[in-house]
Amino acid sequence: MSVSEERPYHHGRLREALLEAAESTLREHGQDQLSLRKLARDIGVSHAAPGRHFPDRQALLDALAVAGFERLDRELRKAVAAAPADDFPARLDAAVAAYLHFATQDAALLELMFSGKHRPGAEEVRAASEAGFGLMEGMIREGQESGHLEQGSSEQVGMVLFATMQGIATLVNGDMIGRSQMDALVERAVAQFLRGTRPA
Amino acid sequence: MSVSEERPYHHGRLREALLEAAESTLREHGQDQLSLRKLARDIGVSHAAPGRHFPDRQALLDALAVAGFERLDRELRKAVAAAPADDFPARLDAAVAAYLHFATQDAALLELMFSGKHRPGAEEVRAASEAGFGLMEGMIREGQESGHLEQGSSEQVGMVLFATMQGIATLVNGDMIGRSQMDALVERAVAQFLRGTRPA
DNA sequence: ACCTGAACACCGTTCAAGT
DNA sequence: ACCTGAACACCGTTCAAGT
Repeated sequence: MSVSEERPYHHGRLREALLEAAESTLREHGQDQLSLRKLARDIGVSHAAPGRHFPDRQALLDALAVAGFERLDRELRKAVAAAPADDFPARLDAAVAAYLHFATQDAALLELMFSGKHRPGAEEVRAASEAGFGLMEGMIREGQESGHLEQGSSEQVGMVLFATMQGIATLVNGDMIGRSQMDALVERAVAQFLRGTRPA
Repeated sequence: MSVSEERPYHHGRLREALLEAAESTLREHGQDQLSLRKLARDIGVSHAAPGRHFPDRQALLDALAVAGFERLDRELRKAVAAAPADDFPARLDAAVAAYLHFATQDAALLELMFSGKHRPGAEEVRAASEAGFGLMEGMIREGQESGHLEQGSSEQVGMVLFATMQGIATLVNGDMIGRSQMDALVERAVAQFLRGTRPA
């Protein structure tokens, strides 16, 4: 799948190329090091070319955040689907492990997704985030029906669970706890949500 | 306390002035809008003057993070000290409320404190953060002794509690939940930590 | 429809020189 | 000891003009 001999005037898939390059720059060097001019240079277009596809730098960052939420959603669904359908604790563990894997794999992306400093009309980002919350809420309802979780608003319980995992990821990403401590915290936190199905 | 007529060659307290100006710029306009050159302009020194006090931009951001941890520590201690000494749930509520007040008051500062993208030798930031964790752990031990909290590693329980609050703050700062929802989540989360002392 | 090249108004950082 | 002014190598963004 090699590119044509002399790069043509039109790139053809510049938008996708920008997103791919930006994603790996973000992961490897962080948001501060991500420059539209450098991306353009690496891809081989003029520095003004990105402007055709993203009105400004934040628009590209927003697009990365949206892509992040979509990938997170895919990974969560995949993990839960792979767990036994009749073992709620195992399903919860799978979801939690998948979330923490995602969240601690790419600290800069996680920050982009949740920091909330998006473009004024960033309804797309908010919308993309809701898919994941929906999945979480569905799982909570499942656990409530099987008697593994306390009753009450499944949305609230899901949010508290999510917040706990997000907070643990923040501690890891901020180098305040190590990965081994993370596992212990996650286990303790999940046990707190499950009622009487495990030793404290 | 007016400044002398014609600004003198030496500012006198430039380091402090930079930190003060940076703190309010951060709060009002965010990290991206914080520029050393603009701070220097506002204060009335040359654009190279900040370099004397902070080797680079990140050094100033690190100093802001350290100041943030110190203020957080003060506010937590003050809130806990004001709560009745013999009412653990009330003391826990006070600490939690104080933390969330701090964390949702200045989203940009919170991100600076916990994002962990500090200068390579940023031992100062890590050290400053430990004071708050120490206070949290002490409170947990208190609650375990009075029978309000589950037994086990007080450090771990404290970390999980802290992570939960941090996560809720992230949801608020990222505009994913509103302030009224926040209160409900906090109440539910705290109730989960307290054993049998409140209705679920 | 998509991209270029020049231009504008910014940055952070360095360093000789000034007080 | 502390600050200035010029210089360097970058940015993001805009816009006429090119293909």
